Amino acid sequence: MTLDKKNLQIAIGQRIRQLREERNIPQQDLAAACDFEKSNMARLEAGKTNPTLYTLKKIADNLNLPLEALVIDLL
Amino acid sequence: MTLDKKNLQIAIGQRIRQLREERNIPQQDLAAACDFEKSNMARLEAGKTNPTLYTLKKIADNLNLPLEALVIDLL
DNA sequence: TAGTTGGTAATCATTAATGATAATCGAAAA
DNA sequence: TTTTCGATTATCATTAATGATTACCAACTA
Repeated sequence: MTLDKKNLQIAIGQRIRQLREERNIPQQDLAAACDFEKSNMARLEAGKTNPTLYTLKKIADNLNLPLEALVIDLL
Repeated sequence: MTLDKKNLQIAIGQRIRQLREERNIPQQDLAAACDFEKSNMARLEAGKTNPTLYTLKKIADNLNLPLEALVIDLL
């Protein structure tokens, strides 16, 4: 269902934001490390997109986390 | 680039195929359960696409696995 | 005041994921 | 032989993720 998809997007966005803020990394710094624009990072954290595996992998790598840490207990 | 997108795609495709075959589920059955075509499941398992989080979530759900099981120790 | 920092939002172009259909193949029956 | 099953590949259309730019905001702060 569309609602499930949206909730999933919101959940992953919040998870990424939480992990980023725990490390005191600005959006723009993480974005730059992942090689995308800060505006796109904001969009992702706001749950407005359904990120691809590769996007998630880049974020995990730059947060020094295994990929599964991004999705454990996510919804 | 630190990681290779194509290798990531191949790895997730192989992982999904492995988990599906362990359960003796045909591609077309899993595809139907996830609500996409068998041809698209073949494409995904062949590592020809970079699946979205939502696509992975549907597959995990229909394999009766937590999402993280799809990505643990993946590359 | 002006300038910086961290973040948000709108928009547009490009790329790629996905939806969908059809053709094909090998193997195993029947 | 023909049929069925599981899978693969190709193709095309549609949708959405991503790339990129711009403008804006609030809170500092020199």
